[in-house]
Amino acid sequence: VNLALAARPPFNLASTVRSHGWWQLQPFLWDEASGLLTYTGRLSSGRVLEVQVRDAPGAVSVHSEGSLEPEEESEVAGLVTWMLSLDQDLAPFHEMARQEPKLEHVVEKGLGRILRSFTLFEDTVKTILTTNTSWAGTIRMVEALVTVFGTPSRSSAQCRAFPSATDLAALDEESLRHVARLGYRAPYVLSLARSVASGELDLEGLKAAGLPTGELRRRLLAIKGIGPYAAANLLMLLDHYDFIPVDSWAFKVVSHEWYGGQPVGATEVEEAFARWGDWKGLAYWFWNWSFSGET
DNA sequence: GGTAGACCTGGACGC
DNA sequence: GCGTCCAGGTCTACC
Repeated sequence: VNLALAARPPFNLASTVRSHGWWQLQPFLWDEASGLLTYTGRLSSGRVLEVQVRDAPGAVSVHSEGSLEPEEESEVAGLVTWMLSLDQDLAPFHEMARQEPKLEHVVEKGLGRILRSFTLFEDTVKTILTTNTSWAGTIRMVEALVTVFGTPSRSSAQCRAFPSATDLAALDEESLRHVARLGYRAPYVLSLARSVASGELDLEGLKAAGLPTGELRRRLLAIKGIGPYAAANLLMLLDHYDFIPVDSWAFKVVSHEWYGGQPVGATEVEEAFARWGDWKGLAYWFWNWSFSGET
């Protein structure tokens, strides 16, 4: 099946995909040279399919092998729209960014969208797997989850969807700890999967709940393994930008940008972007740092 | 309300 | 090879 989905301009697939590290995590596959994004995801029917997305004028084109029922087709459209924030209005952010030399490239390249998975469950697990580890560690853990416990698509056995909450809920802690090598994060992921699978926690419902940031943050922080950094990261994925995902890298760059390399804390990071108000997170995320973060 | 120490893994380093 | 140390957020227990 082939679909054309309208994207609110300015939209650029490469900019959206490369907005953060998610494109390096399975089941995303990004081919920079050809500008092709491949993602393997699951529909509500349980059917797993591989979607291929390319830039098209004012839109993206979506291709998937085989035919789809009309309701499946509209589900795919909705999920890809969510994944790429196709309908997001970036005008207010770009308006502010235009006044700031350190954000000039944001307007030029049409930045501001942040790549997300089909489900908030997948993004929440991935976020837990970014905490207290190296990026290589995150890639390894996600790869293990998808390869060992993911569901293969019908068209290609190599393409697997990220395991669903139900898939993970059925596992034991030992498998997650020692097979997927999640270490001490295993019980966090397991308890999250179980509360989502049982219906006790309606994670997907948060996408469109229209809750104020404070309430959303309170609910995210209630999840074991989600602290201030992870909650802010997920809030960004939910289009709430009034918290900064402060990690050790944030301390480094803010320290070099404004404090001459002197150690800084979370307060200084928040203060540095306070003037951006509701767009704080995006201003931080896309800031053109003079310090690369390398030592 | 703030904080020390534990948690787990892989990579860097010294022997 | 092999052992030791370290980086990376969050939780729990304790002030």
